[in-house]
Amino acid sequence: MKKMTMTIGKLAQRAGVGVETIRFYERKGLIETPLRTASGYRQYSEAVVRRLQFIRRAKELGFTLNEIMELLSLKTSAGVTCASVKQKAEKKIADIDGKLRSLRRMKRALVDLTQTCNGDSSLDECPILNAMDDGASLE
Amino acid sequence: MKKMTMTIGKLAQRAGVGVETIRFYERKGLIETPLRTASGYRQYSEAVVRRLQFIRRAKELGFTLNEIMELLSLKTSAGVTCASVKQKAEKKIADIDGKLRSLRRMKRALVDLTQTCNGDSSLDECPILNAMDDGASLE
DNA sequence: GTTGACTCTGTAGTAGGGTACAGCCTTTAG
DNA sequence: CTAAAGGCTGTACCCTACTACAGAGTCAAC
Repeated sequence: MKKMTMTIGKLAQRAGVGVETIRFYERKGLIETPLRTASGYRQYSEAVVRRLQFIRRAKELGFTLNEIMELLSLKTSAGVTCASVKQKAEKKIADIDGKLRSLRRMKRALVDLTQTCNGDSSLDECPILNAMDDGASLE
Repeated sequence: MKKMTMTIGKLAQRAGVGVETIRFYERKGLIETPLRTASGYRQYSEAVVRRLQFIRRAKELGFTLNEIMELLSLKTSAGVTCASVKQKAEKKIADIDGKLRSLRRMKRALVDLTQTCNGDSSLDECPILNAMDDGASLE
């Protein structure tokens, strides 16, 4: 029966997020509205620490808050299998692949430009600026 | 002496951007404030078409509008060499490398998770949700 | 000379993910 | 008992890069 509760400040500290962030997540529906003390202070259990850590890790994996909300709602829906979670993760992998492709394309173009630039030219002859002035589009 | 001018709509069409975007760029200082007709219409020269295309290409290379503003101000600063442009491009390449590393890390973690998931488990045993619940941080 | 397409200014909204007060109330330490 | 630290609500603001009006004036075609 050690059902200890903590205030929002302690929760913030335990979960490694800011106090305002917790209230923001509550408004967004990412964490349930907590019980209050007689004076109106929010009371949190250990479970909320874990939920905030879940949110943090999912963010590190590249999920947006909306996507995290979907993952959380899956957890509490009856009759949903692990497959729907896997499907979301796979979609996320595809998103990441898209971003990777785009960044690699940018990098290749920039590397090409810096390699043709000796750094000594006057600005008029700067191959980087000239390429952006009239070079072909990346598309 | 064929110094033709065009209205903002024509410029938008020529440069492949929206009319509102041009006014937005003007407020931001990315393009100079244009001359006006007697009735207050903005008048643009060909040079502005090229400047807008420069902005578009620099955006494709991953520069933000603030960074583009710096590039443009370099162009008009006296005594600045091509080296400072090259330096900015190299910094941008380093930024991109950072993003690539982070995305690859995310992807690796997600791929690992989806591979340990058969898709048939009940949600309680879902390896993806469990990993986010109590798995190690990505850091 | 009227219609319709443009243009003008200024303000507000979008998404995403928070952060920062102001002005008040409660709790805790000394 | 008092003062500091922490909590409450509500609203406004940050960034990025636009986009979308409203309401008014202007230009070109027929």
